[in-house]
Amino acid sequence: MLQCWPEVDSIFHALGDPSRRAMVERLSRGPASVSELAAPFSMSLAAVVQHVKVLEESGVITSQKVGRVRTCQLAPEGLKAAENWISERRGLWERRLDRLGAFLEEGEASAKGGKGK
Amino acid sequence: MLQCWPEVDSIFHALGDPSRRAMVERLSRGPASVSELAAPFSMSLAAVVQHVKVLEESGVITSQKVGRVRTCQLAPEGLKAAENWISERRGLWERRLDRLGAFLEEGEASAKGGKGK
DNA sequence: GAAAAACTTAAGTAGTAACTTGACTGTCTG
DNA sequence: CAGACAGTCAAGTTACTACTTAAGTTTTTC
Repeated sequence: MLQCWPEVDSIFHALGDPSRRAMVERLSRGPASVSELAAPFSMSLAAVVQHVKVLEESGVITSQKVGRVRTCQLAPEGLKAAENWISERRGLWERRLDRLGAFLEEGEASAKGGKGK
Repeated sequence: MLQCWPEVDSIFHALGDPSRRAMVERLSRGPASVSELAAPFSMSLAAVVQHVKVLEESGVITSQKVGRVRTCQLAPEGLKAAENWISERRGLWERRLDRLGAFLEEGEASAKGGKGK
């Protein structure tokens, strides 16, 4: 269950850019057209389209075009994959810390018991 | 509780690089020196040091130097911040989807009741 | 105390990624 | 159907980032 998500690479790359994260933020409040996504930015529409493409290819969003407007929305599974990657690494490490803590307490206890040194 | 984590930017930037994510992966299994982190890579030690610096400045890892060796370890709070950012956006969007689903079902029910059109 | 280990720092290079401009394609509106 | 709208495509430019090499520093080992 750990291991092998080929997508994770592209997802983290996608989320690595502040503009794209701002777009994700916007989309978390509801679907939006490309122009709507572009509105808060001072960059060209073409640049936004490129960001949208990166987000879509990584699986963080989906989009469909009806008429002349392309509507984007968040793809929860994409975000979930990144979230899982993080939480698994963090989990491994925190469990390790817990075991270490337990071990130290045990050691302390037996040191007391043995009246150490 | 939403809003304002100035660090989130640098954390996602740090996690955006595959080499750095591999280092996080390694560190999730336990602390390691810079040389140990470098071992799996074909890049120079200096390059690894730079990655370590990025990870540390973003708050994803901490490190301390004793003697001539610097030991690195994961900083769970850093990872947690990124994890929270993702899960909050995802949460917002999924709750939205749920409400929409409920609304559609309601609509369907009343359509049945009203013998629609 | 000389040599090696484990970084550290600085400067430079190469490749990539973000952004721009300009021309173009569909689609809607009056 | 003329014009505006919403987006797309293709180059080209700029800016950034990862990486290198080379010359330190500090600690450890023999």
